[in-house]
Order: sequence, then C-alpha cells, then structure tokens
Amino acid sequence: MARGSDVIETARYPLTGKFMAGRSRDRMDEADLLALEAMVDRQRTLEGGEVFVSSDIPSREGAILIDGFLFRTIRDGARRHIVGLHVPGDIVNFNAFTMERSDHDLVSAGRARIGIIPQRGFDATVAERHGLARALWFAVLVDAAVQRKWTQVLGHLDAPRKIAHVYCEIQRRLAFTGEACRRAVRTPFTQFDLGDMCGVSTVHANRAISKLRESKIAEIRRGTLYTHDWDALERYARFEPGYLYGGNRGKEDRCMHEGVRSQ
Amino acid sequence: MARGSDVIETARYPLTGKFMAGRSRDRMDEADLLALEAMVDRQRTLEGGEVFVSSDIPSREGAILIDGFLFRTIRDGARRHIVGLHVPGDIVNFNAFTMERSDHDLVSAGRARIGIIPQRGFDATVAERHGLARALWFAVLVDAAVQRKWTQVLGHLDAPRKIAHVYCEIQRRLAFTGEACRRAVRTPFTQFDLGDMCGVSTVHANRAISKLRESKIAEIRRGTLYTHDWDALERYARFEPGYLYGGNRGKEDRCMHEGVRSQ
DNA sequence: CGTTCCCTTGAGTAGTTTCAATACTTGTGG
DNA sequence: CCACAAGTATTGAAACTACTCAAGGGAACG
Repeated sequence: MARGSDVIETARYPLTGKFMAGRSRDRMDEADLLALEAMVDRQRTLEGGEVFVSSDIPSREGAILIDGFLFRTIRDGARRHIVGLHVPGDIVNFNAFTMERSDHDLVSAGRARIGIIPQRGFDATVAERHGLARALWFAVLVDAAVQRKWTQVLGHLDAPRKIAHVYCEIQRRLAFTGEACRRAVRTPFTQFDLGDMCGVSTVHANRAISKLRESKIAEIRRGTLYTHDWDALERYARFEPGYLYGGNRGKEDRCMHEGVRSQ
Repeated sequence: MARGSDVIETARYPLTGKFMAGRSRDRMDEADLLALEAMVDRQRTLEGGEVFVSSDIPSREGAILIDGFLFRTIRDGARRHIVGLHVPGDIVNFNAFTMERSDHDLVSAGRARIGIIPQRGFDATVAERHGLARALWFAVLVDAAVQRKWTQVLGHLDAPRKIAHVYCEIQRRLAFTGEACRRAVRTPFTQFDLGDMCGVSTVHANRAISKLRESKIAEIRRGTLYTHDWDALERYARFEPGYLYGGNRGKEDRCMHEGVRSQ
C-alpha cells in the first residue's frame, strides 16, 4: 500500500520525500531522489501571510513546500485574487529558474516550511539527470492541468460547489503524500480567503458555507472542512480527480490517515 | 524592428517560424531552430470543430499550430467548457510527450493547419539540445501564466470585460508573430464559443457584446472585433500584458500589420 | 428558396454584490 | 480574571448581474 512507502520516503528524504508521491515520483531512481534532496540549499519558515515571491521583485530561487499551504495570488489594484494553491510536496516558483520575473505572488497561508532551491543547482542537476528532468516536466504539466480545472470551476460552478471543489481537491492532493485525514481537511483559510479563491465576495462565501452546512453536505469551521461522506461531497462538487494524474488507483487515492479511525 | 525578422523567420522556418517569436525564440541558436523545424513530421489540416486530441483517447503526438485557432476544452456531461486558446506558433499537447492521457481536448476553431510532432522525435531532440529544451520549458511556463490569468479573469470580471479581455489577449499574442491587424482581430468564434470561454450563457454573451457596442468600446461582428482605440479597450478590460512575457517592448508589442492602413 | 446556423430581444427567476449592522473568537494587557 | 481590540463570521435588505426559457430575425449555403 502506498502509505507504507510514503513513511519511508519522508524518513529518508525529509525535505523532498513528498515530491510527486504516487505520481511522477516513480520515474526517478535513487540517484535522482538524492540529487533532488541535494538541490535544497536551506530551510525557511514562513509565518502566515508572509510573501515568499513577489511579482514585483525578481527572484532566482524556487523551493519545495515541506509543510503548510501557499497561495498563488495576483494583485489587481487593491484586490487580491487567489489563482492557485500549493500543498506539501509541490515545487514552487519554477518561474524563477527560467524567467526574469513571475506573473504572480507566492504567499503563505498560515505557517509554512519550505526548502529553498537555488537556480544554479536546479539548472545543473536537471541538465545531468534525465529521470529527474522528466519528473519535473511532469510536475509542471500536472500543475497546468490543475490550473485549467480551476479555470473551469471558476467559470461554471456556483459558489457552494466551488468551495466544495476546493476542499475535494485539497483532500486528494494531501492524500498523495499521506497527509489526508479521514473525516476532515484542515486548512488555515478564512472565509475571506475562500472568497478570493472562488471569485466571490466574503459575504457570499459565508452564505455558500451556510448552504453546505444546511444541506448536510459538509461543515466548514475556521477553515477546516468536516464531512462523513466524501463521495457525496465529491458528487455535489462535480469533482473528478482525473486531472490530478494520480496513478490508476481511483478511490484508493483517497487513502486516509491511519491514526484517525471512524469516530 | 521585430516585424522584419518575423518575415525572415517564416520564410526560413515555414512550420515553426512563429514559435515563441519575440519571446523565448531568441534563446535558440540556428541549430536549435533547425532541430525544431525537423521535429515536425508532417502537416495536417483540421476543419472547423475537428478534434485533434481527445482526453478519452491516449495520444503520442503533439503539434505546432501553424495557422488558425485551437480551443482547449473540458467536457462535463453535455456541457463544453473552453478553458484556453491556442494561436499560431503555439506548441500544443505537451501532455502527449509526458503523460498517458490528457486532461482536456484540443478542438479546432475554424480551419486550422498544424505540424505534427511525434513523441519520439521530441524526446530525442530535447535531450540533445539544451537551448531548445530551455525555450520549450519557457513556453510551458508562459502557457501556465496565461492559464492563471484566465483563472483570474473568469473569477473577477463581468461579462463584457471578460470578452474584451479575450480579444485583447489574442491581439497581443498574434502581434508577437506579426499577424495582428491594426483595427481588428479576426476570429471564427461564435457568440456560443465566446460564452463557453467566458463562463456565461450564449444569450448573456450576446448582451455583453451589445454593451461593448453601445458604449462605443468595440464592435464584434461574426467573431471579428473592430476598435479604433486599443488603449481604451485594454483599459476597459483591465488588460495588463505582463503575463504574456513579451520582452520589454511594452506598447511596441502591439505592432500592427503593415498592409492594413487606417480605415 | 428553404434549411440551418447564428444572432437578437423580452420576461421572469436565480445567483451574487454591496452596504451595513451585529455577533463570535482569539489574543493582549491591565 | 476581565476588558478590550482586532480579526473573523453571520445576517438582512436592496440593487445588480446573469440565467433560463421562449420567440423571432438575419445571414449563409446548398
């Protein structure tokens, strides 16, 4: 089962062990995995709301997200738009390695821990290691697929479904690295954040959450979503996990934390 | 001036001469450009509405779009969602080179001409040619940045502005390869297509177009947008071209077709 | 000359926004 | 331990935006 190997991975590769777990990770041999781990120069902890990358300031550093969440945001005058979300295991700011500037910002949502990957090490390692290069290429393409899904969801679902969809996606993405809990998805998101993610006002995000609660589909309190029926929630949100490219395991991908038993 | 060199490019590289013109194209030396041109195996013409790649059917072929437009669509039951748009010069279906399946479909909008790039040739060439690999990497990242912008636009602009934004973007992207006209953007899009792109109903797309016409910002007839004041249109749509990563030329990027004079 | 596809308009309904006011949490200092 | 402040969550009402259903008009193509 996937969970067992995940434990080994994070023990042996404490910084990068979550990278594309259950996905393109198996394209890499041990030398690749060691090279990946070695790309991390140092760790850094971000407090909630701290800006790691700003589109205003050129950056020559990417990172791997070790713990916590990062928002991808685009500012537009006074407004902030959350156009994407990073979970542990994601390599973030690929832009730094190839472009002068970034089109968006990276801001921590709650406390987060990252491992800094300098451009120099990245370029050299990728040029040498084919398996790693392919796995990174895969990661970027999955990232793009997720972005397309966000585009679709934003355009075509109503507010309660948008919010439900965000949580369904997070649940699955966390499950890849064995971080998902059985009955809950814990996030530090405020309703303000959820509104900015789903393109609705804070007030309406609140009403959407109320509707989810009233229709007994899910309960969201202080950023944490609780549900007893993931299938129902996913159906409601029209969530189809294919775009996350998680192997062919289907529902097995929704593997749960062992520590948390039913009731 | 960029236009002059574009003409040379398409003469010397008839299939791939538009690839990332004015952007990452200058990262490639002549050998790279020749290798890129050689990656194309054969040409193919797609009639309007023809499906080049379906998410249902595994594909081992990418392509470069030579002429016309392609929609990226996601089907959801009966509904079709247009989540992105390809213009000439784009390499399409990168997914084929790295993934078993695609998360979305590629469908021609009007007649289109593409140059097929088989996976085998792609992999081999990229492994050998660093400059080319970097340019392709850049192309994928720009593509992702465009996708993020679509996410933002879909979430936060009203319908008239969304439609205007689509045309502003197309205008700039065509301008990179010298295909932009001074006063018009010609597309084969129906109002039905525009609705699916902007996440609004056909009827509402029509009303949005009416509003643009009434407020003298732009006139859209049979897919073609006419305007006499691009700056005003871009301001209205809150269009900021930075996310297209078009060099540092600013307004110069909006270079116009020489053949089409005022009136 | 009619079919077909596309565009346009109207009317009623549903979803969303804004403004505004009120409560609940959490953390801080007295 | 309480008071207070700041941030977060909730609710109401009016206005706006967008949706659906429905019907009719226009252009292109055979």
